[in-house]
Amino acid sequence: MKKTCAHKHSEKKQELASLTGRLRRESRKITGPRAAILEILRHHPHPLTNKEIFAELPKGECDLVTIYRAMHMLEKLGMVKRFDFGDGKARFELVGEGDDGHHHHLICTRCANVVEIEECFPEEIERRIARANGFTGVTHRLEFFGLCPACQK
Amino acid sequence: MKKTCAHKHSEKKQELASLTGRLRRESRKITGPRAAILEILRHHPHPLTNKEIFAELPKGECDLVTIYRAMHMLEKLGMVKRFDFGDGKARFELVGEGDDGHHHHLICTRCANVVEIEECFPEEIERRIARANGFTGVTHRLEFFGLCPACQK
DNA sequence: AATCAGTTGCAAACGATTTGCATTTGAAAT
DNA sequence: ATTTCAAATGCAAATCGTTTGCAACTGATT
Repeated sequence: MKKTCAHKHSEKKQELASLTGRLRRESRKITGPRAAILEILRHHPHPLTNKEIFAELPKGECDLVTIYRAMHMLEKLGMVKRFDFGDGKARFELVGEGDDGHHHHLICTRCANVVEIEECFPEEIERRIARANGFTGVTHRLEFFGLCPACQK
Repeated sequence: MKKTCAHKHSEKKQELASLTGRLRRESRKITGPRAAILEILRHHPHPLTNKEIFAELPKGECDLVTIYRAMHMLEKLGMVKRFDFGDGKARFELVGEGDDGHHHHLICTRCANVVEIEECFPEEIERRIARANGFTGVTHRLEFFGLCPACQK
């Protein structure tokens, strides 16, 4: 869990004040549940499912439904990014201001261990694909799967 | 085994006999529902959801549940490949013998139009990612999204 | 034609997510 | 500090895709 990298994912711990400020600017209320949720996201380096967030919350702090609604709102405001690891559960990660949060993961298919990946699909190939098919505004969803070191024995 | 056409996705219409042969070899029964399902997949160039297959089937030909079970079985036999467009529904495409079916799609976010893509994530980058993190057996899930020509106006 | 594992239909169960609605609550206005 | 009201929450119930239990059925081999 120790990360000593100087990459863009290392400065993920945004100030809580910055987060609530973003909410306020959009005339969203800073409620107990929301503060608690942001606090949890702030301290997690990898995408979390709604249930995982719920589990981290002090019991009774808020309803699961409230988390679903909060994540929708945060996603619409661009404060969290939704990821799909293909297991039927949405996962969310906090996104820095100005950042669009676009990046990928390497997931262990045995233990679900997650690694954030710097690499991305080559832009010029994506452009070629878009042009070749007449599409505009093309992006991609990309995740890697494999066996992590600990699960290989 | 070699194809006359250079476009790999164009020779998707496998002989029904070849398909039933694969089933027989695995001591699976060729039933009415299965033949009908294969027949539908055979004539579709893009991944279909279970419901879409169900809808194409003559009414009462078979139960939705039977399709779910058939797709599981076909997937285990490697006869179909499962795709995930991120909308919470599994999609399946027939896979040619010997092929692993690995490829990607470009999907219109407005009309859901689908285009099969030849390009793939560069192998050497994937290898680098695997090595850098000590993972083995690394693959990826990759889909592109954008606005198709017809939806841009 | 008999046999039996593999299949199917139907109902019910499930897990993730969404929605309706009455109640509560931030935070702006007074 | 009190009022005020749109925004937010909790709880129950609904949806949606998918899975499972089980009794009845059927294709393929004997």
